[in-house]
Amino acid sequence: MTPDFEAQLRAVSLRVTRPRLAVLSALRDHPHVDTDAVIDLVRADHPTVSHQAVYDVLRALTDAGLIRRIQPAGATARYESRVADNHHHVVCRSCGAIADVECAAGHAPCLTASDDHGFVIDEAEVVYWGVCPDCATSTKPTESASSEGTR
Amino acid sequence: MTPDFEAQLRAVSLRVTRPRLAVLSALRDHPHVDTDAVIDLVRADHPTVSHQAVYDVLRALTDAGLIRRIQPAGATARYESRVADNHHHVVCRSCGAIADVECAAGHAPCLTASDDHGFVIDEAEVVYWGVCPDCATSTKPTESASSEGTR
DNA sequence: ACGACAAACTTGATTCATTCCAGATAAGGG
DNA sequence: CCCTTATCTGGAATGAATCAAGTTTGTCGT
Repeated sequence: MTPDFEAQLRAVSLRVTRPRLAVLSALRDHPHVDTDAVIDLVRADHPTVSHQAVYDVLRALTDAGLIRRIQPAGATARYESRVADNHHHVVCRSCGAIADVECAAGHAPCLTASDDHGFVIDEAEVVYWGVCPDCATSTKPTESASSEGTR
Repeated sequence: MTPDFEAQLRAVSLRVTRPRLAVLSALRDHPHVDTDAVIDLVRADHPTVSHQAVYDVLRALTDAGLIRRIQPAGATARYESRVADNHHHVVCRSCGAIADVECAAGHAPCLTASDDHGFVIDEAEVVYWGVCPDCATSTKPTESASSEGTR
């Protein structure tokens, strides 16, 4: 599948520019990257792109709904291009790694608050906190010599 | 209920100091405040307390489990003293106001991921996004004809 | 009660993600 | 092809949070 980034941009009335195509391409190949990583990825192909351009592009694409911004507590902002469904994320407490988790309900908000305090709720964001497989094995190698793979 | 802050601190092997008692007191009276607000509240009683002391105290109390740190995407860190239950929050997209929402299940994690990718999950954090009653009325001209600016 | 030691605090500088600004460039409708 | 203006470049500024060095103070042992 080769996404037509140009068509995506035109569909939301955004001009088709090299930085924007590069950002979309970077996010397609690298889900859950932070702004700094996006800058590096973009500059691999277009070394002259400024950091401000990447910040502007990420904001424009987020506002347009082409990408999604995720920001786990205590971490810098990350972006992903999966926006069609409203899925959730697992975040590793140790290394910050992020993985996708399917949402039970296919539509937002997937949960209903018991008492909404009069708020008009349009989205329920779920973040699962835990330890990723890599960190689990590397931090506890002493006692779990036998049971390495619990997966 | 009058919490015995001194006993709480001793219970987790933390020294009883004025800045810590002041922070606990401030959080009891003002839920969901950010660090800056805590500094102001503490200095109302103890003007000489440094901002660094407040940062240190907030971290120490958070690590000890006496308070909880919450950080909605795009906002600064906020703290609350309600830690016994694992409840969730509604956040206003417009003004950032936060309200508590009871959790259906009384224990963490209250949700189970459909596919945990091998992660060892210990908590499911839920953030409901929406618009608070105040912002809803001020942006919709249906009912806010004249004076409203109460916040 | 007293002294010692380490935890905790004060002061001040520093980091780092993000935003602001002014001027240059280029996308795309006419 | 030209004009308008959205977008990009380069550089400075903001602000939450952290780091570092030195001083104070809570708590324990005698």
